[in-house]
Order: sequence, then C-alpha cells, then structure tokens
Amino acid sequence: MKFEAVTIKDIAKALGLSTSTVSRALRDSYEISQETKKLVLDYAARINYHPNPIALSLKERRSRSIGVIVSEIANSFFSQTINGIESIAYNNGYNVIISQSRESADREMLNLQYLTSRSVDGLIVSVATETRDFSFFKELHDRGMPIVFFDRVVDVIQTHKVIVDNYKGAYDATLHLVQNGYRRIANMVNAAGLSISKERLAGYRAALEDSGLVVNENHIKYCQHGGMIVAEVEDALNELLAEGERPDAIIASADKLTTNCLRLLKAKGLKVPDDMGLIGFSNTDLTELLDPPLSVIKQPAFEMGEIATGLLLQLIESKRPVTDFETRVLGTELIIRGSSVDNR
Amino acid sequence: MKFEAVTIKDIAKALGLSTSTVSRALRDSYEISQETKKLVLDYAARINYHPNPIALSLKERRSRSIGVIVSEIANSFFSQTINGIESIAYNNGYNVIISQSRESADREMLNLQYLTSRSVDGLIVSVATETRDFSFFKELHDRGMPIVFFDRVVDVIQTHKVIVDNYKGAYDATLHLVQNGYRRIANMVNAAGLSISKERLAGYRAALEDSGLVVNENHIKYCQHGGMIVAEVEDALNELLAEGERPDAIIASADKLTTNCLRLLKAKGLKVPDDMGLIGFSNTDLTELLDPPLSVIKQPAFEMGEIATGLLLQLIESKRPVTDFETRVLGTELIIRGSSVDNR
DNA sequence: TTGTATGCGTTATCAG
DNA sequence: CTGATAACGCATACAA
Repeated sequence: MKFEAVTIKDIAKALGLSTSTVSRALRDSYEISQETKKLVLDYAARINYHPNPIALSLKERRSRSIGVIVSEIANSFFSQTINGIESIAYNNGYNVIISQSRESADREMLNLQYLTSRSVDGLIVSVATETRDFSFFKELHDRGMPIVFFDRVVDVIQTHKVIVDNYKGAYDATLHLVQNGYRRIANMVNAAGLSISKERLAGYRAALEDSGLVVNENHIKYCQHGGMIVAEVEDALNELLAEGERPDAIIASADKLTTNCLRLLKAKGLKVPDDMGLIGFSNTDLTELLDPPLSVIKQPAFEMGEIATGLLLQLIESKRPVTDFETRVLGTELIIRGSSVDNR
Repeated sequence: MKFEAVTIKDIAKALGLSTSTVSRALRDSYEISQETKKLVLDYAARINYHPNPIALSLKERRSRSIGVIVSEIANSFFSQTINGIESIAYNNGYNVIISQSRESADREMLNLQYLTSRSVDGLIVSVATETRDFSFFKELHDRGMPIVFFDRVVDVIQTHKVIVDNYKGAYDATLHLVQNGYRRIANMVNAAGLSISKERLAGYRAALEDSGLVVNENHIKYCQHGGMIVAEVEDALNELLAEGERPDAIIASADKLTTNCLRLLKAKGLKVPDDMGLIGFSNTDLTELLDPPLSVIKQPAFEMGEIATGLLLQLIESKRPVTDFETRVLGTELIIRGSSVDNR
C-alpha cells in the first residue's frame, strides 16, 4: 500500500510489451527499435517511473550508496566533512548513510557490519578513539570493500587517506607561541592511539626542540575521550597548573579539548592569552568572535570530505583493483586571534 | 566477490535442509523442531550469518531505515537533532539515511523521491525555506508513509510534529530586552513562509504590544536565506541602522541570523549589548564564552530528535492507521549572558 | 515437522 | 528486434 511505485511490469502491461523489452528500452539498449524506445520512455516519464533501487541492489550487488562512520555527527569538524561528502555523493547520484561510533570500538564494528550487509559500495571512515584492533577493517578491505580513511587514519591498511598536515599545524602553532614569549608550553593530546594524536604531538615536540626548548614530559597530558568529558580535561588542566614548572601556554590537540580548556580557564579566572596562551585544533564557529579572539588551527573539513568522496568513487568505479593508493595531505590554517596568518 | 556473505542457501546446503526450513528456524518459527532450530542457529552463529537487508527490503517492502531531511547538516541545531535521531534509531535497530535540502525545494523533492524509492519506513523532516508546495509531502503521507515533522512543520499535513514554543521563546526574549530598557527592538526573521518564522514573529509582536510599545513594521526584516548568505543579513542590518527610528536592540530569529548579526555589529564597531541589544535563536557552541556572553534562545535539539524518532517508530510499528496525531511542544531555554534565566 | 513453489523488481541469457 | 525464463536472498502459502 505504502508508496505503490510503478514498476517495469506496469509499463509492460500498459503497453502490451514484455518486461525485458521495457527494461532494455529504458536502458537505451541498441537492440530496441526507436519507436518502441520512444513509446516506453514517454510513457515511463508520464507515469513518473523510477527504477526500484532495492531491486537493483539485490541484482547488481551494489547500492549506489556509501557508508560514513565518524565518532560524532554533532561535532563541527565532522559535520562540515559530512557536508562535503554529501555534496560530492549527491552530484554523482550516490546516497550517503551516516553512522556514529561515539568513540566506541564495539559500536564502530556494529556499524561496519550493518553498512556492509546493506551493500554500501564503499566506506569513508574516521576511526574511533577506542579502536585498537583494525582487523575487521583490514579483512573488509582485503575482501574488496573500497575504504577511504580521513582525519584519523589506520596505518596498517593500504588505501586512500585524506588528512591534514597535523605535524605542521601543531609545529607552527607551537612555534608561534614561542615567538610570542611563551616558554613553558604544555600539550593536551587526544587519545594516544590516534594517528592525529601522534602527528600533532610530534609537531609540538619538534617545534620546542627546534626552538632550543626542552620538552617537559609532565607537560604532555593525554585525554582518552578527546575532551568530550569535561572532567578529564579538568583533571589534566589541574595537573598542569599544579606542576612545579607551571605551563604558561597550552596547545590543545582536539576541538573539544580546545573549547573545554577555554571554558575551564575562564572559570578559573585565567585570561587567555595574557595569563595563559592557548592555541587549539578547532573547527568550531564563533572562535573569532571571542574577546580576545581565540587562536586556532583550523582544518579544511568540507574540502576533506569532498576529496575523500572523490577518491572513494574513483575506487568504486574503477574496473580493476587499485594498488597504488595515495595519501592526500591538506594544509591547516593557523588563525591567530581571528585573522589567518598562515596557510598551507 | 566483494563481501561474499553467507546466505540461507549456504546453510541449507551445509546442513542438508531446505532453505525454507532454515529460514523458519532462524525466525524461530513454532513449526520447527527444537533440534533443527538449534542445529541451524548454532551453525548460523558459527559461520557468522546475517540476513541480507536488501533482500529483506525487497520482500517485505520495508527497510528498517528512516530517512531524515534537513536543510543543512553543518548547522549546530540540525546536527544536534540528528544526534538524537540517530541515538533512538540505533537503539531500535533502525538505520538513518540523512539528506540535505540546502533550502532548495527541488532538492528536497529529489531527496524525498530517493528516500521513498529506497523504501525508508518513515521520514523525519524539517522543511526547506524555499518550499511553498507541500503536495508531494501530502500525497506521500496520504499514501501511508509515516512522516514526523520537527522545527519547521507543515500545517496542512496531519501528522506528529515536534516543535519548541517559538512564540514563548521570542516573547520572553523580547520582554527581557524591554525590561532592560530597550525600546526600539527590531526583528530579523527567517524566510516568511516557515512555521517557525511566523511563530517567532508573533511572539515578538505580542511582547511589544503587551509592553505598551508600538510595533514599527520597518523594524521587521525578512531574510529569505535565514542568514546563510552574509550579504542579506548585512542589507537588512544596514536598513535597520538607517531607519529614522533607529533600533536599539535586535531579536534574531535564526541561528545564522544571530551569529552573522553579531559578526556584522562587531565589524561596525557596535558593541553588544551596550550599543545594540541582541538576543537570537541559536544552538551554536561557545556563545557563553563571548565577552560579554551572547544572550540566546536555545532549543533542546537533541531531545527533539529523540522525541521525533520515538513518535515515528510508533507510527511505523503501529498496525492500524493512526489518526490522532500530536504536536509535541518543548520549552526553549533563554540564556542571558551565559546563564540560563528561564526554562519551559 | 519439513519441503516445494512463488514472488518482491530488475537485468542477463538464451531463444525466437 | 522482441519475448520467455532464471537469478539475486529471503519469506511464506501450500503441499506432503
């Protein structure tokens, strides 16, 4: 009853043809006469025929849909990326199915199973903080499922990846703090296992070392939940403030880490950047309207989504198995107090 | 080749049974012996069998998936709502397919067609600003497609709706401005056709009238694109500032309207709230960290998503056609300078 | 209690 | 050029 769609059969019956003829006419097959074609096409258009994608999926083992797994949709970076993904997918007639891992490895795997069993033609993934075991991804990929990773990528899987230059982003930001007189720069890092964490931490370390400063290991605090849970940021911050060598600035290597750090500092009456320098990775809106504006490292999220999708569609639609995968590295934008100072 | 899933047929062959027996055993049918059931279930579990949702969809004309249409994913309000939607859907074994209208009526209809042809079991929709003609929605709904509207609802369609008390939200905010000495309060409104625009405008009018103030029609500016395009906000703002009776405060009735207004005021060197009062509907992060914090009317987005999904699943799973639909009205939160002063 | 046949909408293969 | 038939994976009415 629900949405009684017209089928090929309806057309065939109405026109006194067979379903195969109709099917071929609709697909513009060379072996159908012009008249029949026109007849069928006109009628199909008139009664607003649309092929049933479900039937097609069953038959062709493809669904013209791509699965996306991110940790949280309600996160500016990811929602901006999804925007880019959807945009390209839409233009190419693909549908997007989005799911959230909420940083849970279990949930990530469930989503993965669901999406594959739903015959998505490919996957775009940014892995959960919790995930340690990537064998499921690997197995899937080995079986031929096209996967493109972005942001949080998986080293052990050979496929296209889209990331930003996290190393340089953190490096430049740290250097900027040094150049502005900060000497005891701490680093609040996302979950240790993530690719982005490692890269950003490395950039931070290198900038300090290149500036002739010594890295104080007590100044590096990991937050397993990436700042989602305020308490963990608070603990980390309190530890930093209680340090013998108390930091005078912080690099926050995740979006929520940055904003929650800012909240907590404000709550403690510490002014940014006078009492405490702060630069963080963030794609949140309004940072430039804070007073003073918050300095951030911003990722080209929308573009990342576009690129990832382009690469994925390429994989999906290429006839032969691809072996030379590429890692696309985009530049971050260092926005100091509301105005961009550095690009690429 | 890709993801060679095991089918019922494989199990049947391996166990020397017929596919129907296997199918029934898996569905725990009463007409299958305990032994056979156990045999089948154990084997199925062992080889990690999962029914093919596509085949199921084709057969049962249902997909255990729900379609969501919003204007923009990368908008705090909508991404928070989607978060709530996904959360409930996930708990009930439903999949969510999200699409964006980008405020275009055409695109909205395309998405609608796509989703229905993909056999979604129901729809959760917040209509595009551009949409004037709701006959497609109506037709779909009349044909039995369960639809729940949220935020921007459609009057002419009798179904569940989830909204906030936009009238009261705007009323309270306007009143608050009056009580703080503002007398010439303007209103920047989203596209005129939207339900939320009308409701918010009505609340604004009522508050002024109840305060003994006269509504100056020149103080009401519509922005067709809801503030997405900076230029339209700028034009509206410039017109307001050029008014003979120049406004001393603004109610911004949409998220982007609020933030872009703030940006422009700042650019013009007008301080909020000293030079110009401003309260807007907004679910954007960080507003409480602005200095001074921005006063906003905040919607319980996540909760709205949860409720809408609950209602939709109810519709989907109810055997008989539902006729008594309800409109769930939630309270907004008026947050003045970072601290909530009013609820419900 | 189990098996056989049919159909969901489509396309591919094989006959005419 | 066109038509009949099988198949994709599953559930079910009908047989046995």
